[in-house]
Amino acid sequence: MIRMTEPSKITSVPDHQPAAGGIAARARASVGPKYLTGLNPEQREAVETLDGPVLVLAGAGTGKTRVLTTRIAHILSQGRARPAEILSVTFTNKAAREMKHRLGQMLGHAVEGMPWLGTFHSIGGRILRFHAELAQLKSNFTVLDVDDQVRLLKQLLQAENIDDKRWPARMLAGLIDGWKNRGLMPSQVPAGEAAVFANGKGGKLYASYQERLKILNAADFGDLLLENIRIFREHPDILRQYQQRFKFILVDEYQDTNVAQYLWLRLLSQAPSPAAAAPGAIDDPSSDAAAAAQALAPAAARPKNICCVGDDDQSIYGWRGAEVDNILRFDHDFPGAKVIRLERNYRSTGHILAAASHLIAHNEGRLGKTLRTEDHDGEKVTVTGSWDSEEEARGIGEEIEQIQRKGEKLNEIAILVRASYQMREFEDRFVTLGLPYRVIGGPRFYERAEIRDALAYLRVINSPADDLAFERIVNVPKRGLGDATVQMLHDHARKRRIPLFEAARAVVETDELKPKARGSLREVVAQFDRWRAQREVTAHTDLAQIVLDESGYTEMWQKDRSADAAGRLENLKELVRSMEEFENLQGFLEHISLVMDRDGGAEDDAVSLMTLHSAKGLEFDNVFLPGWEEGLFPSQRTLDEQGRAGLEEERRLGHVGITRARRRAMIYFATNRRIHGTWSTTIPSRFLDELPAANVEITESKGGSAWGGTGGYGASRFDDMEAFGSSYSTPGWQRAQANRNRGGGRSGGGRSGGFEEEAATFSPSSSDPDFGSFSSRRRGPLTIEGELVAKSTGTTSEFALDDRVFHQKFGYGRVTKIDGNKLTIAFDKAGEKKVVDSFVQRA
DNA sequence: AGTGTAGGTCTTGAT
DNA sequence: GACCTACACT
Repeated sequence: MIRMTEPSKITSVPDHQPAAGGIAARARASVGPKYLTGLNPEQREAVETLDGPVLVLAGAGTGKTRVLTTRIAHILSQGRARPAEILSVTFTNKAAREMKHRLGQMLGHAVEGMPWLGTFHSIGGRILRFHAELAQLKSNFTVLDVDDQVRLLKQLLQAENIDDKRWPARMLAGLIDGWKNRGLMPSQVPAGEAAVFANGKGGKLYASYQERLKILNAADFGDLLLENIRIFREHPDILRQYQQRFKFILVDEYQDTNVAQYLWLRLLSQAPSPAAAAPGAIDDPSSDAAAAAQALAPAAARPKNICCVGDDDQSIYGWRGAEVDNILRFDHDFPGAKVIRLERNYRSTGHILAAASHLIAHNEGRLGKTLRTEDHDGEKVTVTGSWDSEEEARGIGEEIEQIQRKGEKLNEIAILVRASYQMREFEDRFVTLGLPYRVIGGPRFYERAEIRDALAYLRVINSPADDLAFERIVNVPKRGLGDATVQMLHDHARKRRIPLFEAARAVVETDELKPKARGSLREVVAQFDRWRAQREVTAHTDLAQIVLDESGYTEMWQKDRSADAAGRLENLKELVRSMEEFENLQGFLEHISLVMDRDGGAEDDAVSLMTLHSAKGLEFDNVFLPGWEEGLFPSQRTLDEQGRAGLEEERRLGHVGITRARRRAMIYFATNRRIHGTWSTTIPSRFLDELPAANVEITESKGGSAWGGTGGYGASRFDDMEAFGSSYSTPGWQRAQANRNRGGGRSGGGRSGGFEEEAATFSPSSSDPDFGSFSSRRRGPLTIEGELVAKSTGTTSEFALDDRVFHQKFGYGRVTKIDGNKLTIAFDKAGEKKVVDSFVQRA
């Protein structure tokens, strides 16, 4: 037990958070332990409420991580638990690392003793290794990534004679992943769902996939939790052991948990009861989260000290299984839960916060928080229209240069896009400008071919049954062991029910192979035998180097004259170097399969370019938000697939984007954008209309002179700006705002929010045909539950072949092809173009 | 076995 | 328009 008799061991971390909370709080703080200094009253409550379930609703920039880490420090210093008795889970390795780091600053070395601080998967994996045999695995099982998964499924599909074209392995992988996310074993998948794949074979394929995994001594990501849940259910004694061990549970980003993670937490968070009421109460999770919750709900066990931190307004991962419901339902699941709201924002200025809050207020399914700041209003959020995406990139580039001239750091500038294909235009622009930039979240280190190859070698050494790894490298570098040979090994292996590697060992003793192939295969087998023997006596880093050299793998890239070969060799070196941190090969492989680190480490001053998703948790002084157009943001596909829920998630994404900014948030939209190669005209995002006029400034792009050079488009752009600007001053818009503020946006009589009214006021006043279509596209059968959900595809075109048409930009032309609402038109002057039908009119 | 080309796709992406 | 995959060709 660590009773902190020496307060000096826990030092408060200097924080840029301004001292808040008034005199009373400060007076109290000065009495309490040092690490509590500087916490505001809500934060302090979240830290000090140790007993019973606690939900901390932590809005953006309210000091969430600080609360979590301080809470751990508090538990330790109060002597309530030892480091090894605290279970602390995060989603990403990055978040786990951050917590370890912050804790290290507070506690010194005590962090070393926190073996249960990590991601859901790393902790699940750790537990599974202890009980591997209960899942028909060995403790050295391999963790498969998505690629391995897909290849394995492909094999199963082939074996079942299922057309891989009609029923792609990727799709099945997605289904299985979805089931696992929802905590469903093969037998529990609802029949209707299992049937959607390959005419009813989906469920059976899932079952045989699971069987194959056991044979390969492998688990996929989903299994790391699912097998935990299974073991906990089937072995109450083991569950009890963990329940007793974990005196405190802390969960980060609770709004991102999926059903499986939820079940896992529920099991672990129940007070250990010798009567074992638990397993009975926690049987079948149904397919549906709410029902699953009910199965577990309040009933028997008294939940213990679990503290979940999250923000329903930042739930942006619904598409990969996250259940916002988990957080919305918390006090139902954990009766007597204390809910603490952190609403003091220490990051952004008043205008930025107001804009973000007003936007997110349009969502209905939320717990409701109001972010406040004591900061000054600062600059208004700007909204800037551009003619096309190129001009948008140019404008942002110039703005960045201006910021730079003011002496600000590029590190404090970020561009947050909705979709990664938007990035290229910015990269192009920055290269021409010579502006240093970095892309966050590009291709992952571990996904690179050379890294996967190298790991495959190590995996085969570590686990000879790892057929997927063996198959990957058996002919890399080229050894003359092609498909035919591999197919033969497969047959052999299947017949005798042995791994491919053993099949290879047997086959080289026969004369079934041509002498050449037989020779190389024998060499491969001999090499692996040798490496495995060396493993006992050689440091794992040296072994890795030896393997890469002796296998000819390094040489393969040295001989390669392509541009990226040097980089790949560099990556391999980096891989070997990174192994040093681990005790042995097993530990390294475990880590690498769960981790996706890739930080090049270059900490130069550069602009950051990333997606909105990967920006969560980050903050910058200046944030650019380009591409706020219908179809792109909110994304048409999300709307089509998820309807209202999708729209709300997109809106949360916008909220996340704006709240990344400390001092300046700059939103952009373009009138024309290239989508899948063809230019299309777009309309401004509805989210722009949802921003509060008082905190937003409509601007012409800075450095107006730059437009001059482009020539030709000046007039129409000006029209656009006028039209757009007017949307903030029309009576319709203002009335719409008033409506929203009063009644949450849904006024009776089938009118949908303020949109239609706005559009109606809008279009007659505009002579621009684009805006005429703007209103017409926003009318009609576009509403779900009385609210607008955009729709742009699927409508049959009202045009016919050979129709004579007029387009604002391209002039007169003739329709040559019709594809839904997309027309191919041979223009008299501009040549053949594809355009959306709503942007042309009959001539 | 390795290369060339046609066809399909084209959010977001942790573990 | 670009990239990846799968098949066909040599």
